Amino acid sequence: MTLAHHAPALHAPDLATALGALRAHGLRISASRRQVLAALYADPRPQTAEQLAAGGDLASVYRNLDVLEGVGLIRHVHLGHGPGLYSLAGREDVEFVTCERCGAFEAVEPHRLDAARDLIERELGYRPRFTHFPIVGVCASCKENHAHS
Amino acid sequence: MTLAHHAPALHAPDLATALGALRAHGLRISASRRQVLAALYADPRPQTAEQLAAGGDLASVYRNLDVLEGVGLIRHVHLGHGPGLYSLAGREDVEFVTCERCGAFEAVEPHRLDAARDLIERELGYRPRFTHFPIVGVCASCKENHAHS
DNA sequence: TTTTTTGCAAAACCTTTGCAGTTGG
DNA sequence: CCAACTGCAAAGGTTTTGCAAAAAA
Repeated sequence: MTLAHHAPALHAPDLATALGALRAHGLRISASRRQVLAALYADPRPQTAEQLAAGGDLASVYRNLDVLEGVGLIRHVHLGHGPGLYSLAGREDVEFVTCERCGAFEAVEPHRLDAARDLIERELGYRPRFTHFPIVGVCASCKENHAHS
Repeated sequence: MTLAHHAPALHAPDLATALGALRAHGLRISASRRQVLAALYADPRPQTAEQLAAGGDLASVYRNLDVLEGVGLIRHVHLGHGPGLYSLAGREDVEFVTCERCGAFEAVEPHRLDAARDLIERELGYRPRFTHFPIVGVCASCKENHAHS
């Protein structure tokens, strides 16, 4: 059981380009696909399948999220025990950090983690990407709000 | 929705000590609890609730995993899309790294990540622990076996 | 027209909950 | 004895699948 289908990211700057990419892959442009992509372009925050469905059929949405992820246009992250969250693939894939106390999360530009990435790769032999599972830690405000547990 | 109940780890070196800790917390020692703890002491690898149930009732096992985690005797990690994996709480909680290509995973002694932890804390303000979600990356053998995706 | 995609319904999978009965202390 | 715990059965939340009908190209 590996983690991601791991298609290389395919960054499309706008909806029209994304739809073009779909066609280029021999895929069709259905209402459900257009809706999901439109919702993703309309709001950059990671969204659940249910949010992206916007009332439409969830099964189709899950199938399409799978297709879009296979093409590389989108990806998903698990920030906690809830449903997965989907977002557009960027030119460079954004990474995530979340607080184990309060649940807050932030997107992080990859370059900010490059030094840590190198350190970890040297120590463990694994080159890490915090795109599918976030870095989990204690945020600054939770650290001060109560010093322990 | 936060991540862990986050009881401080309560390291018990052997089964008898763990059972004593339960009693000390006013909790009873039932067959299900004894079975779960025995299985955890018998095999250090993170195990699913189903494995720990060993044919017994799963609902009781999940309830007991919750209790044991609340006391701090055990904890769980999510290595991928499958069920959570439970293991004994160590004196220092082991962290995890997993390969996004082949699914392999390894336990990592926390001190090996301290330098990276400090770097990340300085950069992001979050002090990370890779105990609940692993570090996800590409392992050495997958890196060489085929150079890209 | 033909192949892809959909919508619905149902199932699969992991986990939680309600409740009457059992049991540990 | 009696509160804590169990086993069963049922439900909850997320994701997947089967299939006949609809629609994209």
